[in-house]
Amino acid sequence: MSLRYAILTSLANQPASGWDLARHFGRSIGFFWQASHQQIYRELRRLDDDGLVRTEEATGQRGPRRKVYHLTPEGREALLNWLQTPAAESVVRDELLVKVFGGWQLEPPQLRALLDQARTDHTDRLAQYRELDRELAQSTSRKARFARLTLQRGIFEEEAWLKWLDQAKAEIG
Amino acid sequence: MSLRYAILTSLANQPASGWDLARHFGRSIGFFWQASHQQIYRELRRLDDDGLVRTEEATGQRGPRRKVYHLTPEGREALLNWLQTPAAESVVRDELLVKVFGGWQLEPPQLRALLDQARTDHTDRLAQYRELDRELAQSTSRKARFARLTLQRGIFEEEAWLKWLDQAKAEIG
DNA sequence: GCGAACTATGCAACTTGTTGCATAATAGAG
DNA sequence: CTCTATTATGCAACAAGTTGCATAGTTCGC
Repeated sequence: MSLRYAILTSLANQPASGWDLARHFGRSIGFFWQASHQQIYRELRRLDDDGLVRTEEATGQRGPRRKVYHLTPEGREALLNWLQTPAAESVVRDELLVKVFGGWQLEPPQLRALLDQARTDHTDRLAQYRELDRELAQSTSRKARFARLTLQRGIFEEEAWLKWLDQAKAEIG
Repeated sequence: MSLRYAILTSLANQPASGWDLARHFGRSIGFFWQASHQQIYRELRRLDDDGLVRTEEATGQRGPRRKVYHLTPEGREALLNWLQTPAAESVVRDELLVKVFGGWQLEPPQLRALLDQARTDHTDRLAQYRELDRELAQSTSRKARFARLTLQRGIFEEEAWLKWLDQAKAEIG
């Protein structure tokens, strides 16, 4: 059910179309709750059915017609209720670690290739987080402070990955 | 498709029944690839259909009949092929971070409750990882070395969480 | 011998997430 | 004027994951 609330959270920040949300899920909120545009459009329809959002045809834009969604009072209330309930422990599903767990069956060069690839991925992500953090640092709004707090978590996460990858590489020689 | 290979990885360590695997997915390999017993039984049937595992009725045990699965040569080959392909970047879906992202709508005490809950969860997990690491430290086998390497990742992960949670709590006052 | 706890396997229904494709309006390059 | 890229919404089919329940043998205490 969390996709529903991730969307409501994003719409509480500002009203948006499905397209906008899909882009948003590729950048900010999407760093810790990923969703494809198909998932988003489907969920938006359900949210509309349930009366938690309403839509208006956007006027005076270029490009095809777009539907801009915004929270209804019921939507805002549902979001606030959800925000106050304890968060479920996150489910980890990490392919690399399964491979390392089975790594006793591989030769060192094959292992190194796995770790090097991961190192590139995590270095890129870290750079992306830091870049976005610099942008957000411009703003002093309350919203931006909380966005930066979640970004900081992403930064710690990637730093921890790099630390482990270096140790793992040292250990397998 | 990774559940399939997580199961094969576990069976490469040692043959096991669905029940054994379900327990295993609650402890070691399950720390980074979670699966319920229903998922496991369903996937085992498919693996059998595809000829990657075979089963024998276990003899001379207590409890109801159990089917013990082991890799076929095809299964071992499929696993080795998979191990050598680059790992997909893991998908993050973390409820707590969505809530913190929307945290500008909450009062400090509500935020603190969220973070405190998470702190308890992560402290517990860290203790669990460390405990299991001490157990594994007894063994010097190649398999155990790789298992410990993945555990080390879990330990770094939880340490990073605690570091962030402390910083976040300090920041929201 | 009875009931509770534990071991063990599995079905059915549902929700969530993925993949591939279809459609259409507009802007800009050539 | 046509072709391509971009914006924008959506369907259909499928795969993966969750929830709730059913079944049954074994062990152990009473």
